Amino acid sequence: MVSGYAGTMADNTPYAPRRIRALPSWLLGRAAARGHRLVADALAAEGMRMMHHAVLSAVAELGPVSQAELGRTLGIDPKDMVALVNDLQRDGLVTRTPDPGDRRKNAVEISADGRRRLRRTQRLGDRANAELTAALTPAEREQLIALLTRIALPEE
Amino acid sequence: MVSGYAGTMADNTPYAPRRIRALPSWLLGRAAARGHRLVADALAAEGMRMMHHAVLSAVAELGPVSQAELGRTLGIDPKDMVALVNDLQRDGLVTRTPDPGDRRKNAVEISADGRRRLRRTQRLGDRANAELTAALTPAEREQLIALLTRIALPEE
DNA sequence: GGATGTCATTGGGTTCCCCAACAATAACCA
DNA sequence: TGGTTATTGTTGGGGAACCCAATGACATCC
Repeated sequence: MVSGYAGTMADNTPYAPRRIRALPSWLLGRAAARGHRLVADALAAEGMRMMHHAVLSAVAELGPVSQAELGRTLGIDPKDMVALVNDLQRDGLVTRTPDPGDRRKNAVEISADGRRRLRRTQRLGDRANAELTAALTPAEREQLIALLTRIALPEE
Repeated sequence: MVSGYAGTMADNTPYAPRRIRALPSWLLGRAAARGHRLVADALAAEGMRMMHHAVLSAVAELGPVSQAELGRTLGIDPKDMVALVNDLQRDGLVTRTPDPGDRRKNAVEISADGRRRLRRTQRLGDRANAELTAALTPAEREQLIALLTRIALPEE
């Protein structure tokens, strides 16, 4: 260890950029990245991505629903929604039929296979979230959820 | 409103996918996205992105530091770090000189212009974070920071 | 002094995000 | 009624953050 500057003393510096790490936006980004990694890795076992699972879950809850409505409730871009529903339809997890009442819309509905798949991906997602919040007590986890809910809404 | 399915009843449905929205990973993603949007929009006034500000702030705190060390403390990929330091150097905010003690390393150091820029971007970042957590009391904000800190760490 | 590791850099790749356009269709309203 | 306005699904282009692998120059370890 010849050089005199801090960069070579990685191991004993407590934790470097305090200013940045104290910002909620930074911490949120880091925590979200870890959560995404955990969930994505878990869902990869079923060949799905996080957004696939989110859409499938939303379709199950909303019943027959248009893609635009899905995009609105999940905050997904219409462009990406097309690809996601394409994937789910190709795998037989949802059906995409023309809405008889509004010929612009697709009525996206979950299939029997979709329900079976959803049960598994929900288990995987829940387990990943348990790991994500493993350092927290159940009460703290609820606290976190409550706080996040209040700052997550974009507007409205 | 002719169609009978839920997709056309966007306005009165309370809030759709409860199952998804209750997951910490989902809430974290949404909250992080909003935080990123707020900070990014604020920093755009100075022609900088969030990662530029993070690196600049870290360089200011760590003194002359190698890119690898910066990447480690901030969780930034070496590939992206090259581009970020390129940008900061091009704008005269940091200097990149060969480390005399270790010729593999670049000693990245903040410049006078960098310090001036950092003061402004810190103000902008703090203001964006205040807006992000505007719905929270100061105590709740501290609570959130504490909880996030405990789940944000990847491993180690 | 030879194996092993690190540093900066280049390259390739994915996911998610955002904006703009389009034709078809629906809703609005004068 | 008819003409404007809005919405829907789709295609297109592009950016930002992430991840993995490889390279040559250089340090470190044994």
